[in-house]
Amino acid sequence: MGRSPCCEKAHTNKGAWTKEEDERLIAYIRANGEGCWRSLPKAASLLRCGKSCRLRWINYLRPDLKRGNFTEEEDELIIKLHSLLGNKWSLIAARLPGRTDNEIKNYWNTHIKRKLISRGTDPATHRPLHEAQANNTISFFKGENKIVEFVKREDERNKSSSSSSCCSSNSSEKLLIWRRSEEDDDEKMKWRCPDLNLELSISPPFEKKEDLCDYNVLNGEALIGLCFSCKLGVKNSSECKCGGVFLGLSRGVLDYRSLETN
DNA sequence: AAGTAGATCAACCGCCAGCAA
DNA sequence: TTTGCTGGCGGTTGATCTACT
Repeated sequence: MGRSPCCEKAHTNKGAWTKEEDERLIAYIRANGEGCWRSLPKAASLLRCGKSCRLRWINYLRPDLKRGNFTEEEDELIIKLHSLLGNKWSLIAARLPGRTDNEIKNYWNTHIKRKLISRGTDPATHRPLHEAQANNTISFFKGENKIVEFVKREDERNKSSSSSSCCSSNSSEKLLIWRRSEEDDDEKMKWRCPDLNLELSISPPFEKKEDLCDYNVLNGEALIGLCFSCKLGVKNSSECKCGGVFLGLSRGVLDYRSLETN
C-alpha cells in the first residue's frame, strides 16, 4: 500500500506561482498568521498543496528575506558552517539572517562548490583535493552529529528565550573551531573526531593548553577563553562558560588542528 | 537571428521525526 | 505500542535565462 498524498493532488495547481496566488497567500498570512499549512489553501482560496504554500512563503514571500547576491562574508560563513555541519542547510540558514535553506543549498551547488574546487579544496570534505582523491573512504568527522545536535538544541532554546545574550548577537557569525573535553559531564558533551586524518601538511602540531575551558589555534596563535557554545556562534547558550568574550568572524577559520583525536 | 549548452533557481518529491489519539 | 497526520528537511528536477557559436 502506497503512502497517502499530503493533499488532494487532483485539484491543485503546480508549477510557478502567479502574482494573484502570491497576493492571496500574503494577504491570508498577514491576516491570520502562519497556522496549519494543510488547511491554509482552502481557507485562503488557493488551489495549492499546503506544502507548496509553506515553501512559497518561506522561500520567497516572507517579508524578512534578503534578496540579492551573497556577499563575500556570507560566502565564507557558509563554507565554514558547511565544513562543520555538512548539508544541514536549515541549520546553516538559521545563521544567515534573511537567507533560506533552499537559497543556500542552490548557492552552494552552483557557486561555492566551484569556488572551493578552484581553491583546490574538496567541497564535500573541505580538505585538499589531492588528499580526497587519494582516500576513497572519505567521511565527515564523527563529531558532526554531536555538533548538529548541540546547534539544534541551542536553536530551540533560543526560540523560546528572549533573554539577553551572553555572547555576541551579531549573527554573521563567529564560527570558530573548538576542542572540548569535559571532565565532569562527558556523556553530554565529550566528543572527539577520531577519524580525522591530522597528518596534514598545513598542520602544525597540536598544542595542549591546560586550565582553559576552550581555545583554538588560529594562524599559529592561541585564542583563549571561548566556550564551546560561543565558538559555535550559538546565542544565549546554557553551555556558555566564557562570559561572552567573542571574536569576530573575520578572524575565525575552520581549523581541524584544534580537534583532538584518539 | 537561430540553435545549443551550460547555469541558475523555484518548486516538487519523498523521507523522517514529532506528536496526538 | 501502534497508527496516522503534519511540518520540516534535503535531494532532485525542469523551466527559464544567459552566453556562446
